Amino acid sequence: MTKVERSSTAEAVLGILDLNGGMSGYEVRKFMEESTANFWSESFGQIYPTLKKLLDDGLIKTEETDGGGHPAKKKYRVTDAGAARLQEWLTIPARARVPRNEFLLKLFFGGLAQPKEMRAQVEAWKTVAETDLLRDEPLLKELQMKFGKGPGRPIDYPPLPYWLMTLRYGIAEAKMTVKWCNETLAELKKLDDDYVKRGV
Amino acid sequence: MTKVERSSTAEAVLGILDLNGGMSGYEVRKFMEESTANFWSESFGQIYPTLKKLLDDGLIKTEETDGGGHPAKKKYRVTDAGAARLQEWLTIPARARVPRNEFLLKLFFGGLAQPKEMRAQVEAWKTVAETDLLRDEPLLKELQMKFGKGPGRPIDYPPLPYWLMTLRYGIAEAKMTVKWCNETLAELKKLDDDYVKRGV
DNA sequence: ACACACATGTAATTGGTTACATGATTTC
DNA sequence: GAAATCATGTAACCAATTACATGTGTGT
Repeated sequence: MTKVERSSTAEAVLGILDLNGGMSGYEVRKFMEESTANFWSESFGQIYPTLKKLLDDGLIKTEETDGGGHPAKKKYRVTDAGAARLQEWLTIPARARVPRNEFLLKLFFGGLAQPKEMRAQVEAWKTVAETDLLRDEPLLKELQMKFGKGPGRPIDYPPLPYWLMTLRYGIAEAKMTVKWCNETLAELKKLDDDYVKRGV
Repeated sequence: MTKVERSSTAEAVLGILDLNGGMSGYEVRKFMEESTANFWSESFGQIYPTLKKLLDDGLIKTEETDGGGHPAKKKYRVTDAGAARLQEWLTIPARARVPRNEFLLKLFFGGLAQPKEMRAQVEAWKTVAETDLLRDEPLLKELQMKFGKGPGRPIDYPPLPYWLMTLRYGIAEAKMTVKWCNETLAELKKLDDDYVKRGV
């Protein structure tokens, strides 16, 4: 009867557009990959239809292209109605959906495989977290430098404090994951030893 | 051209059935809610069609119902082919998909709202993590007691070590979240003070 | 008598990725 | 002149939730 279960794709696009003034669909995606990749991403197959819908609903408007350049590059900007919609959405409590984690599912069934298989899975997972850290920790420092309260503070980008919060979340998560992986690998080693002992 | 992107619903059901012998669709779901709820869950709308497909593919077989009792209660058990399929799947490295986190998305756009709105969001998020801890920490202790190496070790449930690993992951994640929420709330408070000061 | 947990299944709808289709500009 | 990146869009397909439909057993 009632709709329920709406996704937040429209708001994600609207928000990026609001933060960064006039952007094309391509640029929205690129910005997401550089900033929200740890917790939100959209494919072009979602972005372009979403832009069309936002336009139809009057939440964004087109801007003139810069004439020369790439084919049919369209730029969008949020309208007052769009900004209002966004602000309203920000006050609604976020829904907590359990994300599916295929790695943890495999580990849960680990007793059905040989311990060394699971060690390989955990090692791979650890590598992913370490790679994230290698990208996010330098990024945090870079952004903090731009923002820094110190004397040479070059630019003032208001959304930055919030960007940093989400970035710190990603870093804390990755660190926690690496730590847990190490503990889990030690335990798997023990199980493996027991397994071999029993096997022989 | 190629299929790609398969989901792991079939393997999740197959794995639960393998761990716990004969189970009905309803029991599979119940077990998931008690054990994998932090990282995997399936709706009945997925489970029943999946069981049918696994049966068609010869990966599970039906067991006799216990006659009396509930209407048409069917029990399933994995076949040798099913166990082989599951073991093969366990050796394939888990795909790392970025889960969407609506809460972090809202926080990322926090500069577009009033600081106190975002504080409410973070408080709510913290409560979710605390609730998880309240459920998972006692569960961990309970399971460890059953498993315990000590003298009175009551039962030997082989998959338990792996269950504990995933449970410890959930606990570590929730603790990390609570800690991050506290730090973030402190920073939002500062931003809020600045906001009020500038506003007046 | 009513509610709640048990129990199975299908249909409608929504959400999302990947593949396809096309073409310009820049860089090596 | 080849490859990578920029750029927009549609179609096919897959995955998943929610709502619907139906009925039994148990506890209060």
